[in-house]
Amino acid sequence: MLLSKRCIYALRAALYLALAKTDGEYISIQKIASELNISFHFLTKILQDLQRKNLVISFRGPRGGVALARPDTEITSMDIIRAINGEDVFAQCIMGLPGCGTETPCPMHEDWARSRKAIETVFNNTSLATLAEQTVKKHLRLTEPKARTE
Amino acid sequence: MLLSKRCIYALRAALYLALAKTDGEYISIQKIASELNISFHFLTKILQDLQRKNLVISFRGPRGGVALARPDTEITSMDIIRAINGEDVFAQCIMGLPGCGTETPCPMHEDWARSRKAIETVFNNTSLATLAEQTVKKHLRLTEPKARTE
DNA sequence: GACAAAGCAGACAAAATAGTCTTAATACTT
DNA sequence: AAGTATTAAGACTATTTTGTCTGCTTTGTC
Repeated sequence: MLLSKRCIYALRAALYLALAKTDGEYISIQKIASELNISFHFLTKILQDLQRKNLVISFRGPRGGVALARPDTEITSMDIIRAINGEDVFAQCIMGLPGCGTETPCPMHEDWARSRKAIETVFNNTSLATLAEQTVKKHLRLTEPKARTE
Repeated sequence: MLLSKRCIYALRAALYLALAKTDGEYISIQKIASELNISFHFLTKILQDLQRKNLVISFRGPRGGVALARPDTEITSMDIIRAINGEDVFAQCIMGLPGCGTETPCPMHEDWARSRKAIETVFNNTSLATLAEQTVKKHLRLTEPKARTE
C-alpha cells in the first residue's frame, strides 16, 4: 500500500468536505465517518491532525463540525498527504539508505528520482477542487460501491 | 515509506548477490547480513521468501549459502518487490476503494494510473544487472555511508 | 441554568509489521 | 563417526499502525 490508511481516510474526508459546499456551515465528523464508512473516533483523530496543519477548521457544540480551512482550490492532495505522512514521504531513498543523496546516491537513486518526480507532480497538481470537479462531472463515487442485491 | 523494510532488505541483498559474481559459489547469509547491516535471522526469512518465489537458490552446510536463481539480467527489481510485497503492490487504488477500476473509478483513478505506470516502468526496466552495473560504474554504495571520524 | 450536540484528549485494545531466539536438518571435513 | 558450518522452521517478543472506548470541554437551545 503506497499511502497509509490514515492518509487515505484523510484524502477521502477532505474530498467529502470539498464536495459538501456548505458556505460557512460545519459538517459533523459523525456524518462524514458514517457516509465514508470510516471509524468515527479514528477519523476524529485524523481530522485533528489536519486541523493542526491548518487544513481544516472545527467548531464544537450543536451545528458544529469541521470544514476546509481554505478554498478547495488552494488545498492539494499533496498537502493532505504531507500533513498525515510527513513532509518527506516521497523524499526518502527507495532503498532505505539514510545518507542517500546526490553526492552519495544509492544504485536506484537516478531512476527513482525520476518516477518520484512524476508522482509528486500528480499530487501537487491535484487540488481538492480538481478532485471534486472530476467526481461531479464523471459521476464518480467516493464511497465503496453498494453491494448489489441480486 | 513506499516499500516495506522486508522489501528494501530483499532488494539490497539481491543486489549484493548480483555484485558478488561468484560463479557457482554460494554466499552465506551471515556475510550478507553483516555487510549490509541487517539482522541475520530476519534476512534469512526474507531470503527464504525469495527462494520460494524461485528468485534465489540456497544450499546448506559448510560453503553453503544463497545465490541468484537466474542471471542478474533476468531478475528485475519488480520481481523482488512483487515477491515480497505481493503481486498487486501498485495495482491497488490510491484512495483505498476496493471496487475501484475502469468502470467504477475513484476520483483519483486517472491521474494515479498514469504515475503508477511510471513507477512500474522504472522497476520493470531495472534488472539487478542494471543496478550492479550502475553501482560499479559510478562507484556507488550499497551499504550506509561510513560515519566520518573527524 | 439544564440539557443536548458536537469536538477534544488520552487510555486502551487489536492487528500488522519487524525483529529475535532456539532447535532442527543438512552437508562438508577430518 | 564426530564436529562444524550452514540454511530451515517455527515460536516468541517488540514496535508501529490501526482502531475503540470513556470521559471532558465547548457551544447552542429551551
